[in-house]
Amino acid sequence: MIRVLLAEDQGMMRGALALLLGMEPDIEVVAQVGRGDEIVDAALLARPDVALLDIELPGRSGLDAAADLRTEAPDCRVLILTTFGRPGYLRRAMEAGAAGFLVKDGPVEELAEAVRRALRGETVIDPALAAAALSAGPNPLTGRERDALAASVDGATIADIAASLHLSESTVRNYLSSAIGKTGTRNRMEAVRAARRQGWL
Amino acid sequence: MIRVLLAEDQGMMRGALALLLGMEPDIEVVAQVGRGDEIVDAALLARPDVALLDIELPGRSGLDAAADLRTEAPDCRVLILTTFGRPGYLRRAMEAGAAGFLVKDGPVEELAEAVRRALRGETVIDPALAAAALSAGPNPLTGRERDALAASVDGATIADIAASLHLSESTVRNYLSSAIGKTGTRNRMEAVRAARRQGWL
DNA sequence: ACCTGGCCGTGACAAATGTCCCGGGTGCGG
DNA sequence: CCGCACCCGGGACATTTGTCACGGCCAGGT
Repeated sequence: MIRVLLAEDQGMMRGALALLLGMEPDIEVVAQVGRGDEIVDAALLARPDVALLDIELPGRSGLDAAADLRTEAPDCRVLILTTFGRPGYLRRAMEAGAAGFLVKDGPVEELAEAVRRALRGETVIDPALAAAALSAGPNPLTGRERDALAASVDGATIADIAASLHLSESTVRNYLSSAIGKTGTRNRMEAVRAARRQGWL
Repeated sequence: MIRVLLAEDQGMMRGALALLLGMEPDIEVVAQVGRGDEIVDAALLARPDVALLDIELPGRSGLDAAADLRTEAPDCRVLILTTFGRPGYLRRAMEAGAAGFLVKDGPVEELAEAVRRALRGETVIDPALAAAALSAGPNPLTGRERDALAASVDGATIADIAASLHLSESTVRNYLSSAIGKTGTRNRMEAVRAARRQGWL
């Protein structure tokens, strides 16, 4: 029996996937969590063979948790399952040592098969997505540029961002201007969207 | 057998829900679509008893489709199934004649039971959500204010919005300023987020 | 030792944005 | 008929935002 941990925030999705995987004769869902900061604890307790992680979770990113599992539970293979096939997400997933990357589009049949292939040591990635990730190149934003962009979601003003990062307003403006230039956009909002689409957030 | 139509854009979610509902002895999924503009056609063809619709779909909103089903297929009960329990969504769903409103959190067990209750003529709504929708009051934005806000997502400039709405830049600024005032926010971005959270978009 | 690149800041400037006036037109209900 | 709300626009103004040029600090590699 393949022991699977499931991390997904939407209750209905989580329950549905658990039932689906449980119907497979060789698969057993041994843990379910709805928050990113519960993943490592649950994995240490349930000792799964495969961890199926969403990226955008409350509390902690699934990507961060994946990196931790690499050291805390080295014999657990990690599959990333996410809504958005963003190049930067795929790149970060691979760097975090994930064994595969699935998008929530695509048929359900993929899922159980991906779990089996991950356990066999194969790497499972959508080829088109891999090409996009490669052609997009790495994240050109520096750490602070990323911070400033991330802090500017949901309409924060320059003063807000400066306060939350403990920086001068001038500095924040410089970082944002630089980020706008690197993303080839015209203002903060476009830069945020562009960076998100690439998975650079 | 209860005949169900399923409209949901995420392939994995759609497939999982279809399999789940299909396992119920008294439920049969007779149609699945991934786009909003295919709902009415599919319903006329498959004659479902219950239509389970996501709101945010490519091509057409599930709420718009629900309103059409009211006249095109009057004996088909509509259940809205959505990620976000936004008060405005619930309000619009009720106005479109929906028989129920489910959020994708919450356990899977709710789902089949909601389908049965809808068919029995009951209205199925989360009480807490209903209270929030009532206390929030109706949408205070005028049509044009909504248009201007909606056109200002993803970082369009005033000039872009004016062009896309065939208006003067002054007019657009006035609408946006008014929308910012009504939402109690400080700028476009915050106004957009506030309006979205309320389901006013 | 030198150069590079990230980090942090300043000052000045143009452009975009938000606010507050004002005007006119329309349609709807009292 | 009148008031009212929505629609559309203009002008003036303060504020915010984005850009550019310039400094300094520090760590890294050559």
